[in-house]
Amino acid sequence: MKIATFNVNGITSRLPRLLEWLEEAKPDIACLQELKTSDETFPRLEIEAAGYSAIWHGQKGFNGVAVLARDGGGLAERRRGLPGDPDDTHSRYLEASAHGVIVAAIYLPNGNPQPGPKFAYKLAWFARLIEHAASLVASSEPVLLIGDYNVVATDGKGDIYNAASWKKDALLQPESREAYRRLLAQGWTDAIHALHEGKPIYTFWDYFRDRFSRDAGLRIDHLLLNAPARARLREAGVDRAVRGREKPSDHAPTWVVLD
DNA sequence: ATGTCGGCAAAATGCCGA
Repeated sequence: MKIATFNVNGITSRLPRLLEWLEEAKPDIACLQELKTSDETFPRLEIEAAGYSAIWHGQKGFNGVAVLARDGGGLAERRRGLPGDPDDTHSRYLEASAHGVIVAAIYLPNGNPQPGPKFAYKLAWFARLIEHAASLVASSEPVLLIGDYNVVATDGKGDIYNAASWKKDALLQPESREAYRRLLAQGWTDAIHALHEGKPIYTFWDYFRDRFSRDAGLRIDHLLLNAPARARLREAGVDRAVRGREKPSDHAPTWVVLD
């Protein structure tokens, strides 16, 4: 069973790339981020025609997450939005069950510029995620928290091509990294890290300055697995070629294969 | 500071978010 996450950076303009990737990669479950479209304008018919059921939490102009399940898979929504702040209007969290597993599509706030209110929001949102994740990690069912975490875990080459040029970015700040470590410490496994530690496996390449052709990337899309999911983990990878196509997202699909 | 995108308000570009 293949489970993937893909920050599409606008599902409307990315629809050809998304449908093409679904057709060739055939993930059983795909979590999408940055839909950048309202609930009413989500391309439901096109997704269904590709063989997927979907639930989505849209927002006009930015954010937005979705869970897609191939051939239905008994897709059922469990939660939209994180608990802990009724005033939070951002569409960044969608939790569902399908194909016998629980998945959450996560779009963690970017947090730039830092310091500032956007960085404070990032850390507050992260704290709410950690609080909620504590209730999921001990599940006897496989659980996967997957998406764009907007965190580069370390300065190592496995995580970023050149940390120095991103030193002041919100993605590399000690507070962002500490929150990510606290989440992992609950008992989650970072799948790419577990199977490919130290290797430069990036998931995002900025549109600026020809970063993809230089492989000047960052690993910020993460798949976190609880123990029952970890026990079934066989492969993990990134569909890099998708980033090199016409009118691509700045992220590539990132995935795991479970038994 | 800069570079490039997607999407918005609004009708061409300028702004925001990334």
